[in-house]
Amino acid sequence: MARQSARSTGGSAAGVARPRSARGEGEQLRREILAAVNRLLDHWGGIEKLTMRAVAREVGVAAPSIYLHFSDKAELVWAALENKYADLAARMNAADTTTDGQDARERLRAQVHAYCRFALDNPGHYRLLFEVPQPAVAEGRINRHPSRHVSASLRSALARCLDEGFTPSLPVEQAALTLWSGLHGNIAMNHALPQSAPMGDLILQVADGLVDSLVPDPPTDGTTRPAAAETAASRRIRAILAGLGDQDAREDINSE
Amino acid sequence: MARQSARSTGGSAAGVARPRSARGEGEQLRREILAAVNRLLDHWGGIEKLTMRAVAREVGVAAPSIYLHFSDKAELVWAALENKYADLAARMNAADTTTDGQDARERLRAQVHAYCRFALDNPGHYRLLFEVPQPAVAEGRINRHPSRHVSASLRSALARCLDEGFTPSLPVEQAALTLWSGLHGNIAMNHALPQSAPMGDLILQVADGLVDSLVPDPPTDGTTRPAAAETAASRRIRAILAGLGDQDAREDINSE
DNA sequence: TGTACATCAGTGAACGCGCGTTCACTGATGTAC
DNA sequence: TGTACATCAGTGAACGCGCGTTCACTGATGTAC
Repeated sequence: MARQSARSTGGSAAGVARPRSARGEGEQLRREILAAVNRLLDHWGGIEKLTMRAVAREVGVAAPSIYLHFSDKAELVWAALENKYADLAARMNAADTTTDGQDARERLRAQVHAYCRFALDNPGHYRLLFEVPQPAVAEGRINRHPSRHVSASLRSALARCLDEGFTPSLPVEQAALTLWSGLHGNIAMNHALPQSAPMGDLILQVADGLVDSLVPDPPTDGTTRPAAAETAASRRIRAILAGLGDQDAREDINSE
Repeated sequence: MARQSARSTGGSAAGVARPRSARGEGEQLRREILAAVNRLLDHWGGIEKLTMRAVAREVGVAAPSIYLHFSDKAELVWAALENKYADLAARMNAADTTTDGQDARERLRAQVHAYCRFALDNPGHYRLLFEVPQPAVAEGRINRHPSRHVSASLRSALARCLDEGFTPSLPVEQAALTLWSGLHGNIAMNHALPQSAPMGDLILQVADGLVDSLVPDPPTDGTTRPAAAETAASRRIRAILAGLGDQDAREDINSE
């Protein structure tokens, strides 16, 4: 008994056996691997279990097979996240288009809801995107991080409120950052704090309240409140928001 | 060459040698271990490096020596956090007492600043407290989690605003949760998002803006706005805030 | 005063585990002659 | 039509690492007789 080979790296040990793809169908495995990653991230605690071996097990394949399609773990995770990035951007965009013609604050609210729903629907991905420092993000892929979409989107929706006669209680950029981080905090706390009952759709109601605070009803007497004055803080925030995603973000902001 | 003993668990391998405590001074090591944990958590990324071996290295002692004073890792981490819990509560309490006699909104602001400063001063501890699920928290120590202090403190400061004629834009409980999660989101994003320049004290300014939005200036014409109406959401939030920390939290809330 | 013994504060080596990744391989399927 | 060969899709076993934790030990210091 020289060396025990108890647990093998091998394929269908705990998972279900998977038939080998036909010739020329090699890409099929790639899709299955990505699907497996998404499945593992469907639960909030999935991040801690997101290992190459677990992914392989979920697919029903040996761990080294993953390396036929992804050069390392970072590339795999990044590939899986990119789809979700697109999903988030698409949801916020759809919220904007389908509310065309409505009140600017309602349109802002629709974007906010889209953001929150995305977080609720994809807890694992959300955590990975916004709560765990991703090495891949630091390695020059910053300008594809979804944060730039979010900040640009909220910012322009708030600017529209200003255009339509609402008077946000803060300068637009500051309101955008405050709103975004408020949503994020709401979602993150719901994840992290010990509590018996999950908040569920209460998240949406809290988000609504935040929108109402940042974009209050106009006075009923027909007068208009002055717009919130620009401050040193709001200028710094504008720079930060523009800086998220470098030139890309700047373009996003300018093109809307 | 049967088995290489390259890296040992042993004491002063990479760290500085530490003289053995004198007889009867065994508790000295316990204090040094806790100090080492605090030192490791002084940096934001410290959580990932918080291992029993790293702590031992930091102290200058062999890893098994930790078990002379702590039964396992969870107990060690919990012991280190408890001091910080007390620190946070003390800071918020001090902010409240030293602003006695001031405007209710200023007193709220002081609490908010205390919270933010704590997070900025103790990034590793803050992350561990509020961003990483702690097994120890789940194991019946919930009622010592600092969240109950925070929610109770913000809630009563907001209630005082209402008493003094300010009209928060949301029901008090909802405003407290919105404020707290807003602060948390602000801090968490500052940690997680890729950005060249750290926000630093901008966090305090954003927090101020949030306070101003939730507790706006009274109308200048002397009239008073009606208080925000209670809603289903605010009732649910009150239940959640009271539930954080079980009976303890309820007492905290009642006693103020 | 000397010595056997108990206690204290710690250590070195190892256990078993899971991780990302590498490497030489296998066995089915197609293709060229 | 048969067969040597190339390609493809994947695998089993192992590497080296770091982790939390256990266990038998060591060596200095005090204490009882």
